[in-house]
Formats: sequence, structure tokens, C-alpha cells
Amino acid sequence: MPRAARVSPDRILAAAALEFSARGFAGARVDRIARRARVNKAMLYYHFSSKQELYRTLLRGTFADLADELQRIAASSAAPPDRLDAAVTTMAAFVRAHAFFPSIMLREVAEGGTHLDRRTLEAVAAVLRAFAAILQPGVDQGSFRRMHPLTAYFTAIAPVLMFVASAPLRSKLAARRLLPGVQTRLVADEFLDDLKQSLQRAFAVPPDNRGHR
Amino acid sequence: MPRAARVSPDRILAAAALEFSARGFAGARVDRIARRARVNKAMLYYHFSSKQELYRTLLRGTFADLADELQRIAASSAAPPDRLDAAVTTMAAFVRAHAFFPSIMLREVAEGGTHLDRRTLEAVAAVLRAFAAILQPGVDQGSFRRMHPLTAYFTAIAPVLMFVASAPLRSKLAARRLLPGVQTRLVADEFLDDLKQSLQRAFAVPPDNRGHR
DNA sequence: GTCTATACTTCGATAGAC
DNA sequence: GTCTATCGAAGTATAGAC
Repeated sequence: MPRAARVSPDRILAAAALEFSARGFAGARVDRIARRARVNKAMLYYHFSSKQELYRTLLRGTFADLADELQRIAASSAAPPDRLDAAVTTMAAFVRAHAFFPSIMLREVAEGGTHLDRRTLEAVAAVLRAFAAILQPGVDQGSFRRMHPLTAYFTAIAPVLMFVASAPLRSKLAARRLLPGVQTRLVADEFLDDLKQSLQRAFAVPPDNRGHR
Repeated sequence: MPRAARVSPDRILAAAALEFSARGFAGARVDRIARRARVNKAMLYYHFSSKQELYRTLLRGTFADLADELQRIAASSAAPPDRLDAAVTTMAAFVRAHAFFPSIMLREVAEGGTHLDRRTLEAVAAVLRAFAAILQPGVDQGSFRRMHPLTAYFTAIAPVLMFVASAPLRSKLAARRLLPGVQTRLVADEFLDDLKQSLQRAFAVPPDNRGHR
């Protein structure tokens, strides 16, 4: 299996990631993806049978990778608070390495998963399960509040996704001086530190309730 | 000004809200909006000069309404924790009354506000400012942690938006039994109660730090 | 204000040569 | 595997009658 054989598909996937994240499935143009990947359209269709298949392939791989990384934390033996911090850190690192991910995730949520097939939905579910598995020991040991896993997921992950994905919009607002009174620049690390603190306090069982469940 | 004169535009806006939230700006079809509003396409273009203008009109009005409701809390004299709860409750009520809002908001964040003009961006900014104004007294009085207003905003509002907007996706996953171990049904009220508790703990200055800033 | 018919454009996808 | 040329469907917007 010659190494060059996978160069085109990989470049196409990388270009597709940019295009789909910036414009969404409907707004994405196959021509633009091809041009950005420096292949012609026929070549693109040689590797991927349709725009939809390209989209699904991209998302399936991305969700699977994220689920793997989260699963690694779930399988570790770290203490509950450290697992929670690690989950946020891992999410943050993942979106730094896959800058296209937050937008695509937000769009897919808004779309209700319309473009996804069963296998891709399974990869989405794997992410949710991994996150739930990260928190479970903390709940079992009584150090985390007993919340629905999805509640915990949205409370923890939604801010990360929205914060990162909103960077362009925030720049736009700032450039037009539309945020008076909110002028100090908010950087990602600062945000993540505050979020981690918030989540530790949010999920911890309050001292006076400890052991009463 | 005969009352009937505004019936068509309003029906068009209502139909547009459904279409844009379900499919996004690029995925929305003017034909579908017209059909759903029970007007023909020419009628639609008689009232709104383009798909884009229709979109902007819808968003401008919606953001302005939300900003008004939040501003009312900001102007009240309630205690800081009550203001925070009220902000979440108001957001929840707003999205219940405007079911299209969360998806559109997520999409617009992902899109970086590409389709918005200055006036609409101003309405977006008004929402952020109102939220910041709700929390400010709590920070000033030392009962809330000193966080960047945008950090607080994302921590509090992102979960609400993502939770509500993800309902279709969650149904899809549940229907395909892709969430084993996460099977108990999560209802909105339960989620909101947990979120409010989380946010109170997340934003409160911890007892041992009180007054030390 | 309302409607039918249609102009014009863009886009996903393919045919067919090399 | 790679490319050029192009088809056909779909989509936004408008012309022009009533």
C-alpha cells in the first residue's frame, strides 16, 4: 500500500473540515473543497462518492478520535476531580488540534444529526458514553452530585464548544466596539481555568450533604 | 394602518424562523418558507427584498426581544443569586416561547455572524451586555467570583442553548438505543434545576475567600 | 397586494479521454 | 489515478398581468 495513495483523500478531508466548519453542510461547496485540497472535482468524487459521504467520513473519524481520548481518561485510575479537569483539558486540547470541530459540532446539534448515518451516530454516542464514564466513579464514591450524565455533559462541554466556536463572532463584535464595558480581552487559558473551577464547585457534593445520599 | 397589512409579513417571519432554525441560512429554501407561510414567492419578495434581509429581520427582532427581557432583570433590585436564577429562567422561558432560537443561535455562532449586518450585531451585543449587567452587582458586592463577563455568559447560557437545541439529536440517539447506561429520560425542568444549582455554586465566592478581594 | 411563469445562476455529479 | 468539459437539477429572484 504505497504511502502516496492516501495523500489525496487526507488532503481532501482536511480541506473539507475547513469548508464544512466555516459554512455548514448546505453552505459548503464541493468546488471549494477540491480547490483547497488541490485536486479537481472528479478526483474528489473518485475518492468520495458524494458530498454527504465526505461529510460523514470526516465526522465519523473525528468523533471516534475524541471518544478514544476521553475513554482513556475514563479508564485511568485518577481521582474524580482530576478526571473532571482532565476531561475539560482534553476537550480543549482536542479542539485546539481540530479547530474545525466546535463549529461542526454546534451545527450538527442544531441540525439534529440530519446528515449522519448510523455509524456516525454511534461515534457521537461513544463521546457521550466516555464522558459519562469519566464522572461515574465520582458519583459512586459520593464526591460528585448525582446528576443525569447528559446534564453534566452539557454543563461542562457546551461552554468549551461555544467559547471556542464564538471566537470569530466575538472578534467581530469587538472590532466594531459593540462590547463597551466588556472590553478586556478574554483568552482561552483564562476561560478554561475559570471553567474548571466552576465545574469542580458545580459538581462537588456540598460539605453538609456529604454522605447523605 | 389596517391590521391585516401585517398578517403576511408576520406569517412569513414565523415560517422563516422554522425553516432557518431547521436548515440554517444556506440550507433554507425560500420556496419552503413561502409555502409554509401560505403566500407565494413573489409575495414574500414583496415584503422582504431578499432571503438575507428576511433572515436579518428575524434575528434582529429576536435578539432585541431577548435583550429587553434580560435588561429587565438587570434593572431590578433583586439579590445577586436571584438575579442569576432569573437569568436562566428567563432564557429558558424565552427559548420555550421561541423554539427556533437555540438552533439559530448555535448556527450563527458557528458561522461567525457572517450574515449579520451592523444593526443585527448590535442586538446580539445587547444580549451580552444585559447578561453582564445582571451579574455585575453580585461581583461588586463580593458575592460572585470575579470572572470575565463573557466567561460567565458562556458558562451559564451555552448549556441551556445546547441542551434545548440538542433535543432532536438526543431523541435520535435514544431511538436507536445508542445511549446504554444513559437511559433515563432527561427532562428540561430537571436539567434547569440542576444547572441553576451548578451555577450558584460555580459563581459564588467560596466561604473562606469571602471579603478577601 | 396577489399570482403565474420564467429568467438566470449556481452547484452536485458524471462522461469519457488519457 | 488524473483531468476537462458539461449535464441536469435546484435555487434565488423578477417580470408583468390583474
